[in-house]
Amino acid sequence: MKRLRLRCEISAPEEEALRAAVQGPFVHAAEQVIVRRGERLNSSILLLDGLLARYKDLSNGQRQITHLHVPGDFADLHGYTLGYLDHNVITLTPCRIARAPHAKVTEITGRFPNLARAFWFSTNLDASIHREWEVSLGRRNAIERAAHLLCELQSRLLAVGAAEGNGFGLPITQNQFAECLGLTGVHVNRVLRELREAGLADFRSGRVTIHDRPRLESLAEFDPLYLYLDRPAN
Amino acid sequence: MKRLRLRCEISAPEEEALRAAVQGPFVHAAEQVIVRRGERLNSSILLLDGLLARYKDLSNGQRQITHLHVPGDFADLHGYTLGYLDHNVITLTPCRIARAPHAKVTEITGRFPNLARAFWFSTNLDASIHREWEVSLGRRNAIERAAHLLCELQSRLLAVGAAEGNGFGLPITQNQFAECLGLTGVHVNRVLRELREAGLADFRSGRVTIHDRPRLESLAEFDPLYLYLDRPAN
DNA sequence: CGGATTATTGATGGACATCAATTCTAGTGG
DNA sequence: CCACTAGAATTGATGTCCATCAATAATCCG
Repeated sequence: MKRLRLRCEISAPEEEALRAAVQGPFVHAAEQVIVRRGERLNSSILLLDGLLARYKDLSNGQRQITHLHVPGDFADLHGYTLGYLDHNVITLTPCRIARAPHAKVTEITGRFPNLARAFWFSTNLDASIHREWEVSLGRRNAIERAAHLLCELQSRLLAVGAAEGNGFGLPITQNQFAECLGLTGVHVNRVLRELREAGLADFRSGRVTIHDRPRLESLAEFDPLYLYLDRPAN
Repeated sequence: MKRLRLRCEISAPEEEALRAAVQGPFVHAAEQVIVRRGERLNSSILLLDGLLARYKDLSNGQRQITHLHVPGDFADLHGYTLGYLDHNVITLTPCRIARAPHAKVTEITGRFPNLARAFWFSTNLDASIHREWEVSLGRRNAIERAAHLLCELQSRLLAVGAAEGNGFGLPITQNQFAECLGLTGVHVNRVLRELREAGLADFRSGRVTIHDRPRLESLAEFDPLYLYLDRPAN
């Protein structure tokens, strides 16, 4: 909960209302589908700890992860207005979550318009990240995509206090990483080696170490504007 | 304005409030950047006629279009909570737009919570389309991407009454189409020829004709669920 | 009608996929 | 504590899809 506040300048009473509205925490093992495409939703998930992914499957067995969620994210708040999701949500690691029943969301956003704005902002931020991923998937080559995602994750994790020093935990497989990047695991492996050998970054056994952030950003053409870390209008 | 109502089940007084809130219409020529990345926003654009694109440029001159807007879309409503955009918005064709000052948005959403939900829904729908584009860009090959986008555009245009019969106007260049798909204009040209010769669809001189929608959908693995055309919870 | 943009087609090259081993690692049970 | 095993990572060889380069044809527009 602390993390949500950090991102969104919520007042004390607002935070209290939110805290009172959510249920949990609940824990889930890794690799559990916790929201299914098309299924009607009555509550939304606040990720407290761990990593979640939104993804879509194709008939040939390929998968595209469309978003990674870090602690503090409202993972499927968009389901509140959409009614159901167009994608699945899966735990990539063991996760601790809280649930906000939609009835409570209606209630507290009615009581605190500022909270409604913060929630809306949160879904708009997700969309902004989607757009940057579209740019990566459409126009960046493999090494640039990998570099860009590493930059993004470090920035987002630092913003919520879930990264320390020049590294962060990323306990996912290279295949899952590849599913974010629209690449194969094999090629991601080669590209990670390149990044390592160039002294830019090291992603190995569930942990990322950024050795040269400036050059990594430059390689990826990373510009954090799309993360709205300066706390926008509210 | 009629088109917004079609998508969102707004009541008569709500529609009236919205109509009273917006300024315009204004007209813009084609190829005009009408919202600039990073620039602080005081109003949001409702597209009445024409086509708008959200896009990002890369330093090597490449461009990725991240979203196409059709009439009835609120093109940069997300700027209301974000404060500024992470991308530019450009007119692809001559456009007629209305502008909703953010102060008015605040006012009418305060007065009509249902309208606030409808606005929030609208930005969440944009995000859903972003996700489907991520899937295309990450996992579909060139012909599938083209087929998918043609299916999407026909569905969206039909939904707002801007398509007739088995075709619709799409007065953009093959290069702009390619910028949506993460491809080059040259390759899009070849792929469009394939679609034409297979008797699936014809995109030629600013007009799309869908000859075999079922096979086009099947080729693209198009599933309209992500467009939320069934009018979701509100 | 002339100039520019757009579309079209061919030839070549490169980035990433695919296929296929092999090695490494972590978890399990004896 | 150590074989055993399954998944994950790594590396090599080959193939393919799309980019790039280049030229010509078509179309648009003042």
